[in-house]
Amino acid sequence: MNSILSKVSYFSHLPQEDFLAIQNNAVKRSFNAEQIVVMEGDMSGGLYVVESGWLKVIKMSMSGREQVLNFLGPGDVFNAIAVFTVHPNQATIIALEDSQVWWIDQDTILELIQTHPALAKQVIADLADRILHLVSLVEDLSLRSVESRLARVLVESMEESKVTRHKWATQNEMASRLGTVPDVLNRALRKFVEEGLIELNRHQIRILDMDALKSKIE
Amino acid sequence: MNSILSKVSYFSHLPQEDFLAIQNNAVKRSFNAEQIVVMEGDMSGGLYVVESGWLKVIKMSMSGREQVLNFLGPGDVFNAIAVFTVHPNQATIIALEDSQVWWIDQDTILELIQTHPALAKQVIADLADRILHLVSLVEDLSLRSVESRLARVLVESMEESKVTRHKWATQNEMASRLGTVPDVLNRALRKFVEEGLIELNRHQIRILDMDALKSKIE
DNA sequence: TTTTAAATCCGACTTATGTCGAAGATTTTC
DNA sequence: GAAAATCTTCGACATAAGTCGGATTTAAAA
Repeated sequence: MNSILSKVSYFSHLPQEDFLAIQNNAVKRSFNAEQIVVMEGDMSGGLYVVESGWLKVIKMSMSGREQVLNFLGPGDVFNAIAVFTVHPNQATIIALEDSQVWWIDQDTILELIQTHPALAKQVIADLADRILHLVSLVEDLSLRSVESRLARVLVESMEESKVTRHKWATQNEMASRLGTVPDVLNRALRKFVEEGLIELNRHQIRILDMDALKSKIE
Repeated sequence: MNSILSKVSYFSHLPQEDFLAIQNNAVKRSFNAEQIVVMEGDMSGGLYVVESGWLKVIKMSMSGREQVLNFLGPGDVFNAIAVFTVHPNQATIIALEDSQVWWIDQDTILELIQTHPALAKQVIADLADRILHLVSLVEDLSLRSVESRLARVLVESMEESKVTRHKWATQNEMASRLGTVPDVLNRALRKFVEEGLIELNRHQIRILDMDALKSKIE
């Protein structure tokens, strides 16, 4: 079996036999685009690892508006909260495109953690990273304007002076990652285009003036 | 030595000798009100435990506005991020009143984690709780109005139909916990008073109509 | 107590963000 | 390739939130 499991940092430090124990307990599940993988409020345990595809972790308001907490791609681990706390799931996870994930039994994980400090350390590192990400999300939402948030995300997700857009990366999805609404995001994008900072199409956003863009981050 | 250290969940599952190792390595430090304990950006390691007093964890914007991420009181642990990741501190921690904290050497902690799964489990549980807290903060900031956030905080921190205010709990501090500005918070408080939902003074907020208050949470 | 400082409150004004209806544009489906 | 669906864009408008100057009240210091 030549899956992504062996490459995930969570398991990369385990002795061969323990890794096999996980691999044997891991079940592959498939989800179609739009399908709900985990529902806020339910107690479904077990750890998930993304094999292929993309998913989003979201919070939904009464009025139907949503806030993306995270996007999950190949190799990413999720549902750790439900595994390591007694609380029910705090967020909903939805497939953005057809995706395959590994599901690993809760007891298997908890047992291995007891016996493998290296695994525990990985879990700790993963949770710490997640905290870092959430802190900067809070910072964005509370202390920065939409324009500033957009500039920051563009700068941070840029590679070779462009941001590649997945087919699911519509302005709708981008807006709910930034904590705003499509119309407002569009205005900000359009403004950057007019100012000559970026070039925009359905497949990518090309950064034309990096310095000016950085200066938009408050 | 009869400190709060022994009561902290982090250490409550350690064998006597290991707890003593921690206690011997722990250094007590005192801070005056307003003093900076940890500065965003620096790499100071080591784990802290609050012995007495209160502190706040904050993010600060360029324009000087601040967002409280958390308040820390006796028994609370902080600086875990700096200990368990390679990243510099992501937030600033300031004493709200004269406070005493224990400081435990980074190496001591990391060593014990390797050898004591119970401690690792506590750390994981603690980080998970912090994630939960941050997620609900994001939810608040992104999806709820100031009025709704205020209602939620009042309902959640209420005991025996009242919220007790520490001497440092000014409307200024409350505002930056809610991610707004004193004037706006004051308007919301005043509105609740007028509507007969609460009674407000410097030392406490008394809840007069719990149901109506809950219905303000969007 | 008197004095000073801090916290709270108030009304008027500005602005960023959100809302709505609808027209184009692009992509997907048949 | 035509039709349908989705995504993007636009202008006009509504509103929650932020800003500002200053008046009161309350707490702290002298």
